[in-house]
Amino acid sequence: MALRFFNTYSRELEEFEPRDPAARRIGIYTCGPTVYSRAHIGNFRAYIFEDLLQRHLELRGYKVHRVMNITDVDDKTIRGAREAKVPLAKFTAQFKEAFFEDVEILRIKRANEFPAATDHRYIDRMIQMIAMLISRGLAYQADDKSVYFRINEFPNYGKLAHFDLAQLQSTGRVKHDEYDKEHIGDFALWKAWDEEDGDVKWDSPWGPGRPGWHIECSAMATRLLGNQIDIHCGGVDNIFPHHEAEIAQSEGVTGKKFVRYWLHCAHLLVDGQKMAKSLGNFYSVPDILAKGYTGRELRYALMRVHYRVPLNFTWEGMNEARESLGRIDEWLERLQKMVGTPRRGVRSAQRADPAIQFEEALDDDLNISAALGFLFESIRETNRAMDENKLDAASASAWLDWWKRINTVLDLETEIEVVVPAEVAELAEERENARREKNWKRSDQLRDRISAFGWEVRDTKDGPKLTRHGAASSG
RNA sequence: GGCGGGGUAGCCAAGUGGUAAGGUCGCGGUCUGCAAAACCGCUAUUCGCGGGUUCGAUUCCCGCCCCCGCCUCCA
Repeated sequence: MALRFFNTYSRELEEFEPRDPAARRIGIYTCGPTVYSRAHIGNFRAYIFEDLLQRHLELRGYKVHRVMNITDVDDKTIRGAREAKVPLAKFTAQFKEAFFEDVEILRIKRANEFPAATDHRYIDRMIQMIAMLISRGLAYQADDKSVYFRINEFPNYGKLAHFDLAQLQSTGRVKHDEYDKEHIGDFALWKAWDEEDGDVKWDSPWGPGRPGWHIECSAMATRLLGNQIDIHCGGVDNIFPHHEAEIAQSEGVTGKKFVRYWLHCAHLLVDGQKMAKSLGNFYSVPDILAKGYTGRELRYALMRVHYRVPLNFTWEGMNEARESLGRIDEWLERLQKMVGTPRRGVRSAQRADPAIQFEEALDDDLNISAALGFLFESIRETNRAMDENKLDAASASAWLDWWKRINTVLDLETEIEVVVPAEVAELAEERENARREKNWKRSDQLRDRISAFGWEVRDTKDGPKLTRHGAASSG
């Protein structure tokens, strides 16, 4: 099956054809965080979706160059810095750092570049683009000294969101105090400095000020990825006005179609509601870790639902994620053991037939739910074969190779070597002795003591096996 | 009001014009000293509601209801 994605622009599933099919190199631009506070798990749902996208494209042989911007200057960052009484750069640095910590915890592949809005290279580029837009009549400086994009001069404005410009005038939420603008929908390219901005300002042909939010992405995207990019992603809430504005600015400057495929991810809900601090359902990655869950468990929980479907985050869902991952872990361990110590008496070697359906499901607009369905079906089938002693080492090895391949996309394997504390190991040994003497009472007491250390002992054919209990498990 | 996304078992969630993947939870069984893990079985005559098309619709069409999002700087 050909690779296809749902393009927000056409609202249709489209076969993916990169700009340069021969080179198999593709450029992806993803809207990153605004570093005014710690990012929440809803933000990370989007980043995990983008991670899945990148990894699957790479599995399919594409060489992906991905850019994710960091917005480190806007109203909120300026306000935050002012309230904290620290320079803007210092204020945002802590959240940049936190962002990268969380990215690591969630095993999100780092973008090739993380341009920051305050980097002078991009400020220069933004100024250059704004000047060009003015010279083409697509932008103007208003009486308030700010520069605005003239949406009436860009006929395609509204095409991505499927908005009718006339409609914009009738919404109640538009601020009517912005009388300086020609059209209520005109958006700021350059915001003139005012007192509240303090020392946050850059010189420009239109006086001191700072860039508008939208122009930053156009500048970075076109500078780092060229005039046309293959895929541009973000959350659905970015469709309007942000991405609409990006199209207007970029195409207004380059005259070329800016983005071939627009992919947008649905929101994360918490307990069926939008995340909000006032509702007490607002979580960051450390909040989840504090509840005893691991990064990979959260990764799984955020990844397992198709990106265009709203995902409802619940603690029950986190437990499901943990159990499902445990199932994968057990399966892998069993296969590894089979490869390591081939048993005699294995009869007909069941031909390992690692399912291509997994990858084909992902080809279909990243249908991760279907892909995981195939994974778990495969797990049950191979487990059954192993139970019946019908899987040989070669087949087990083939399944492991398959896992290794799909895990380049999932990245869900436990990574931390489990180290059993000496005291737990001792107790386990004592318990084995008791069991050999058929002293079941003592054996069960020892199991309880082991349990008190947070470990669980299981008696297998190959002897006792120690695993960490639920929340405390590593990796 | 406009534009989107969604409504499938207790919960999460695929999917198809021909009679419902998978995960999780629960129950029963095999295995086990007992457990655990694994496996087997059971758990939606039914896919928000009402019409229509069809031999047949959860899937297509029409109408309606509910939830969520966007409508100027929230992923």
